[in-house]
Amino acid sequence: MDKKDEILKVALRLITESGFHATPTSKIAKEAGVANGTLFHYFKTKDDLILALYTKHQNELRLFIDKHSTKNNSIDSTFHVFYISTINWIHENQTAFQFIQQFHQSPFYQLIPREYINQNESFLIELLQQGLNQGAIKQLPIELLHSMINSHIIGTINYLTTRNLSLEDFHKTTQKSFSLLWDMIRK
Amino acid sequence: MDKKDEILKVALRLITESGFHATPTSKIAKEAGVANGTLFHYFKTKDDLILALYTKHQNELRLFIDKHSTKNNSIDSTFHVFYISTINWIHENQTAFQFIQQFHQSPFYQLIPREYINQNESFLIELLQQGLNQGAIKQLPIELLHSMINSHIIGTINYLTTRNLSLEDFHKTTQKSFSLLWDMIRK
DNA sequence: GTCTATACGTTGATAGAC
DNA sequence: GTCTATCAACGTATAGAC
Repeated sequence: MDKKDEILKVALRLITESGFHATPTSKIAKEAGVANGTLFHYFKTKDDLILALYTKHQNELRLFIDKHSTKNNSIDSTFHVFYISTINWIHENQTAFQFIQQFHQSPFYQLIPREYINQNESFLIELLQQGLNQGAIKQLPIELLHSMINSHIIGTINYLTTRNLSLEDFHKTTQKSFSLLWDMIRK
Repeated sequence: MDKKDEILKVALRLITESGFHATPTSKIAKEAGVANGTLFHYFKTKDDLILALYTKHQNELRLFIDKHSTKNNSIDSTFHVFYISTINWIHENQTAFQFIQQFHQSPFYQLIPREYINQNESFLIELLQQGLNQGAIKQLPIELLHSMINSHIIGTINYLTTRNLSLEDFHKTTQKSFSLLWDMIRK
């Protein structure tokens, strides 16, 4: 792995553990096995590093969802696949997801252009639009539904990650959780 | 208002805006209209200030819920009152709630004793236990239900606060959101 | 590209007068 | 209790050699 990736990898872990400002660049450089100056060769400022970290993992999540979700099936099946694959990615990338959440609650988030956010949300938004058109889900503002689904996923993840479930129980819980979601939004 | 409260009030605002570490004690003191040394007279360290801020508002929320929720009515009615009053408190105390969320995601949270957390969650946990006993809600692990309800509330708040709704629409949305929650957990 | 050395501002916290 | 003055430590970022 080259030095740039190593810096990003270490930064993700340390920042998620301690927060943006409590994580000095010196510590990141040290644990990544590079000199302090090297970090600033790859990232002009510390803020640049944080923004790069965000877009990197956000892109990975979006690509994963796009790759695993097809829109050819029925609405409820598409929803199901979307839900499961999102949970799976988050579970495999817990630190990255924690970082994304931290980032969303920080002032940095205001620096992200609206178009970029829209792009990341587009899959779910279009799916909801389709569901509304077909009368499969409750007639409510699409942003409300979107917000409820996002927080539902976060709640499920919070539950899953604070326990140490067997793989079987993990899948069972994920399925039950999806049922809850579907009971909530279906007409 | 005495100086201690003024410090807490300003700290809440500044820390919520910029985060724990990005908010210097000097700035808090300045905006609170006190000298730097005065802040450290009331709070031994900066961490002490942050912990005091957390327990203060967390206590206020708990007292508010205890005060407005009665357990004498039917389960669904008690749930409804709990939900509405929680949303109302959060809406009236958005900054405090944002701070609490920030705090929960920070390493500080590990410093909070488990008993204190249990105490704050006790109302909802007991309510869920009662609902399970009566067969009113789905037979699922109580922690899963608890987690789903918490995140549901956060999702609703996120939606409500990013829009500028009239008081009427605000209440309508809150009611609809509760219906969604109830559809999700009821048997 | 990578390193060492260092400049420079900022911050949390203390001491001591009033 | 409140203030002023001050310090030691730390953190970001740069300069320049290799």
